[in-house]
Amino acid sequence: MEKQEFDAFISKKGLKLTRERDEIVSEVLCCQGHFAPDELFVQLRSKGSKVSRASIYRTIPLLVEGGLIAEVERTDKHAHYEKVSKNSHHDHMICTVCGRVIEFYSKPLERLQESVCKRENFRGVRHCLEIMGVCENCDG
Amino acid sequence: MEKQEFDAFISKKGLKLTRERDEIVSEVLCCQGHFAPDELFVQLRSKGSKVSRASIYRTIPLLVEGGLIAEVERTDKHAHYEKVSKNSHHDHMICTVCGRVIEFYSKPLERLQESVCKRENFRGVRHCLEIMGVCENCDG
DNA sequence: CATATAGTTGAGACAGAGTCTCAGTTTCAT
DNA sequence: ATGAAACTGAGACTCTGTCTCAACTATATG
Repeated sequence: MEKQEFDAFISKKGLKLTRERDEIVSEVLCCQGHFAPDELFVQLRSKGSKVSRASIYRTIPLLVEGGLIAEVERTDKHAHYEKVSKNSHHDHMICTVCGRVIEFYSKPLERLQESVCKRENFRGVRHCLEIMGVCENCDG
Repeated sequence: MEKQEFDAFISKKGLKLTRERDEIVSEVLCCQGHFAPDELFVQLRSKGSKVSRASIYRTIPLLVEGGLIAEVERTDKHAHYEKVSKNSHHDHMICTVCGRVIEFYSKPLERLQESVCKRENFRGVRHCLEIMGVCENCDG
């Protein structure tokens, strides 16, 4: 079903329907849950596809643009550090224009998160909240 | 001040106080804000230090363990994706035991974030909240 | 149907972040 | 002073992702 929509999207953009794109879209549509590009690559290869990693990486932005998948921002690797100070825990607002990092802390926000965890019977240990946007200096 | 504490920590662990660790600690203590390991490397080198990237990476966990710095989880690269569904925006709880990803959405939480942004004159565009912990299946 | 052409492909080089090994060096307890 | 244990830098390696390039293919047109 959704596959037709993607094909239409591809055609409308003046792009071509290739076997590789076909295989990638089918795989994405049939599998559940989150996935990383390389997992998709390994899965397709294990099913006999000859698709290349380059094509996976080239197709993913099309899938996002076409609305079939969304990027999930995950806090993986690429570590950053900061000096430990008195006010230990805080979250961040990050200005996408100038890169400024604003640290903030909100007790109500923390409490609300705890109650959401309780609702899901999840024992939260730590969290990471990042709000991306534009800071007052850059928001002319 | 804090440097002495780190030296004591190192000694107590039966590790050795080397020039390299010294240079790294001093640099971390004197510079402000967030930093990535490689930035630290470049900074030290630019000051004439002969320290290697390997030593930076080896020392950082000690600084974290010693409580001088903390890891700031940043949503950088290493993309993950998910199929788009009806209920578009949601945040995640991630079980650190089994890896399960629980999607959740809380209107009050979203609203509270908006008001925090307003307080900082920050125009939030999108955010990413991840709560790490243990899910009910794994929390025996 | 032939064909031109613009888009697409895989291989592999490259880049950045991080890990690991190893031989040589340094710290520090004795 | 000395020797064992810890530490070091260089560089190989891995993993994720990007880019180039020559060969290939989908598709619109004649």
